Amino acid sequence: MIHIQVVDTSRTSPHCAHDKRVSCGNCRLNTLCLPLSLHIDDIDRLNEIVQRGRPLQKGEYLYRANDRFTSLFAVRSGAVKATTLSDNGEEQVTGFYLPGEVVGMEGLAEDRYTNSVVALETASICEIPFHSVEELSVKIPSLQRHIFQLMSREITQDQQIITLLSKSTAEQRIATLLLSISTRNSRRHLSATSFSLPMSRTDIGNFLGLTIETVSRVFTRLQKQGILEVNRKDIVINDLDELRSIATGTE
Amino acid sequence: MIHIQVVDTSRTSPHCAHDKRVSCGNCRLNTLCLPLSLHIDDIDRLNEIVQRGRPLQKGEYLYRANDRFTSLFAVRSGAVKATTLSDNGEEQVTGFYLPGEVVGMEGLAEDRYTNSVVALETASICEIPFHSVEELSVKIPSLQRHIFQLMSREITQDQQIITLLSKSTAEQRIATLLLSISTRNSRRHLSATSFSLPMSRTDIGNFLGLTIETVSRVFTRLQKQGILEVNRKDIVINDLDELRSIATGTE
DNA sequence: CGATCCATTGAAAGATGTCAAGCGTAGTGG
DNA sequence: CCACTACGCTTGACATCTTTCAATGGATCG
Repeated sequence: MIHIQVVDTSRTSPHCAHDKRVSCGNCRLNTLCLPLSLHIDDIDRLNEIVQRGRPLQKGEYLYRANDRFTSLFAVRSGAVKATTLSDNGEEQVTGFYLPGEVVGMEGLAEDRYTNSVVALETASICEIPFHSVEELSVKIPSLQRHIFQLMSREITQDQQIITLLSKSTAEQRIATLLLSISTRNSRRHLSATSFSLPMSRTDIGNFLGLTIETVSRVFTRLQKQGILEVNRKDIVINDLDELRSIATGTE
Repeated sequence: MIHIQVVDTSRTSPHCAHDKRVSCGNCRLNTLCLPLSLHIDDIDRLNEIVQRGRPLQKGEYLYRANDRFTSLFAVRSGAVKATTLSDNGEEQVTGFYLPGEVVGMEGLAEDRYTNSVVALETASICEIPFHSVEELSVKIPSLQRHIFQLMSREITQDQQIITLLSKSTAEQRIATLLLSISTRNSRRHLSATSFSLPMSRTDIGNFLGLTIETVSRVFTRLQKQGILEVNRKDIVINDLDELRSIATGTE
């Protein structure tokens, strides 16, 4: 949906995607944040409402549960995880967010965030104040629709996770997560078969409703079958098709 | 968020909540559909865009997965369930919707519904075409915010379900579901401790990621502990506090 | 080099699933 | 009106998967 850039006026060369001065208009990720195309002037207007992005170090919080809701955040580089507290006070990872993806939408309902979002590695973030989105949405109907769609997509994704947790074995869950990361990488024109996991085994287990021991054992098993190569956080998928059939349970 | 009434001009007495001619303005459920209050004229405008509601019989579909997205639907009476297909083709119940609650928001993302929604018992539904919502949202900023909040609420609820499925035992899941229904009933000024479940054991198990045998055993166990009385679909909660501590795992 | 954190591995226990049988209620047809 | 059937629900015995507990290995950092 909205992709907001960190704008640093102290630098030059505005057309390099890595440059902090890059605008939403020439950001490499804008097809992800803005799945439907806006007019050039609308993108410029978006640019204007973007607040200064702040690079987060690993472990730093973007926001915490119960903080007042102010903004949506687009991940520009790095990765973050969202967590919420369960009834008994345990932490539950509700999602991992990679470059081009947007967090914070859960905060609207009660005007406070229900999740905490923390950097899994150094991450630069584009922040867009929601009141600006609301104002701009009234002027740009297609932007309003983008926001609706962005939230709707979050709903469908959460429902897919519900299905995953409700129906699947440990192997299916992990295969599905790996495929999800693989797909999201290839959308960003990165390798679909070779990548580094930004999250720990603990995070994976927490997210997938498994213990870290089970996560570890599944990785080992998939490696012994020759489907994966696992070296700490580095993953190489040797047999994408086989991983898919494990994920769907079609064996 | 939006509560839309079935309008039947052939009848009279517009102020009775059971009457089909009742308007959004005097519907008993409007504090649920419209969590924030709109101005009187805005509510009238809402009324105008509402399309004729259709009463569904048990087993009838409101819409099916892959149908083109057109509308949001508010449940006025009865109950429906939403289901989606998992990767391997199995059905997954993603939610139960009671009077005052809204379904269909997941359809926006891809302009097609990803869920199917079917009546669990005779249900009357208020339908609001989404293009009308979009147009009206531009004129009524608070309506735009209502829709955003409604979708955000669906996100937080789905994330709570994720937490439930990821972390909880069979007893916790069922206790939580019962408490959820209890709470939603009391919001509608119905009994929080004595009600009839609209869904089958199969649906409960499917939703909670359990087999029907496990669901049945948990009901039996809770009954033997004196916390519940279970008679097919009829539930009486004898010890709400104890049920709460089971749900949270605080025992 | 030692301490610490994260990950892996093994053995045993526990929870839920599977398979199978039986029960009750509701609906159907004689 | 009764018997029969079908369906949903319950219950038991056993199998399976994941967790729990415990120990070890390896990498990173001071």
